[in-house]
Amino acid sequence: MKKQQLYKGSLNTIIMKLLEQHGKMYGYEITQKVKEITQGEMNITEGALYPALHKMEADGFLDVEMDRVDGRIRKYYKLTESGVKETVSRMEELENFVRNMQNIVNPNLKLGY
Amino acid sequence: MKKQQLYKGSLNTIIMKLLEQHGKMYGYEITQKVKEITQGEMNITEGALYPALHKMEADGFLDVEMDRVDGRIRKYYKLTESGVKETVSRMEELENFVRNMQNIVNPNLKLGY
DNA sequence: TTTTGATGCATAAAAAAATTATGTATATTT
DNA sequence: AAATATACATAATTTTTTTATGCATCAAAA
Repeated sequence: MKKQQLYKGSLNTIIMKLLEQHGKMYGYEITQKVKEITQGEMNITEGALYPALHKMEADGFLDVEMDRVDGRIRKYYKLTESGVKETVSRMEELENFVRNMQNIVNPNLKLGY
Repeated sequence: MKKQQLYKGSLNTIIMKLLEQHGKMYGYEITQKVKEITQGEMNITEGALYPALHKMEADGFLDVEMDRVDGRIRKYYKLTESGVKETVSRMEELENFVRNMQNIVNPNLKLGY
C-alpha cells in the first residue's frame, strides 16, 4: 500500500549522482544502492531504470562497458564528460527545487533580501 | 531556454499547501503566488493547473465556489476535510523525498543510527 | 534434487502528469 | 485601437513512470 516515494524527474539525477560518486556501476547495483541508502523507502523499478540508462547513453551522458561475472552479464555505466556537466546542472536544479519548495511550505522563513 | 524547475508530482502538493495557508484561492491566483514566492523560478502552466484542480475536486480533496468579480469569473477552491488529511500525508512524502535525496547526494552526512 | 529467491538484463502496454498550443472572454493600459 | 493582464478551459503530444512480462544464471532451501 506504499506510495511510490519517488518524484518523477528525479531518477536521472539519482543515477548520475551515484555514478559520479562510485565511478562505474551496473543497473542492478544502482537499485540496491538506492534501497540501502533510503532504508528501503525508494525502490527503483527495472521498468524505469533500464529505459532511463539507455536514454542517457543515447544522449551521450553515459558510456557502457560489458562484463561477464559469475556467468551473468553486467553492463557497467559511467559518466561521460558531457554527463559530468549534466550532473552539475541537475544538482543545481535539485537545490533550486528544494529551496523553492521550502519557501512554499514554510512561508515564515523569508529569503535573504 | 530555462528548465521547468518543477519536479513532476509536486504540483498537487504545492496547490494543497497554498490552499491550507490561504483558506481559499482561485487558479490564476495560485499561479501568481507560486511565481512570487519562487521569484519567477517556478511557473505553473494552465495546462497542468486546471486539470489538476479538477482531478483533486473529483477526488474529494477540494470544494469549489464560483464568484463573479469585475465581470470575470473566478472559481475559488478550498480544502475539504479529506483534503486536509491528504495535505498532511503529502507533506510527509515531500519531507521523506527531500531527506532521501539528501542522503543520496551527500553520502557524508550519515543518518542518526 | 527440485524449486525458490537473488542476481541481472530487457521490453511492451498502460497510466500519470506534465508541456505546448489553442480557444474564449473581459478589463486595463498604452 | 491594440496590446497586455486577468481568468477559465481543453486537446494533442511528450515524458516518465508503473505494471506485467520474459529470459537466463547461480545459490540456498526444502
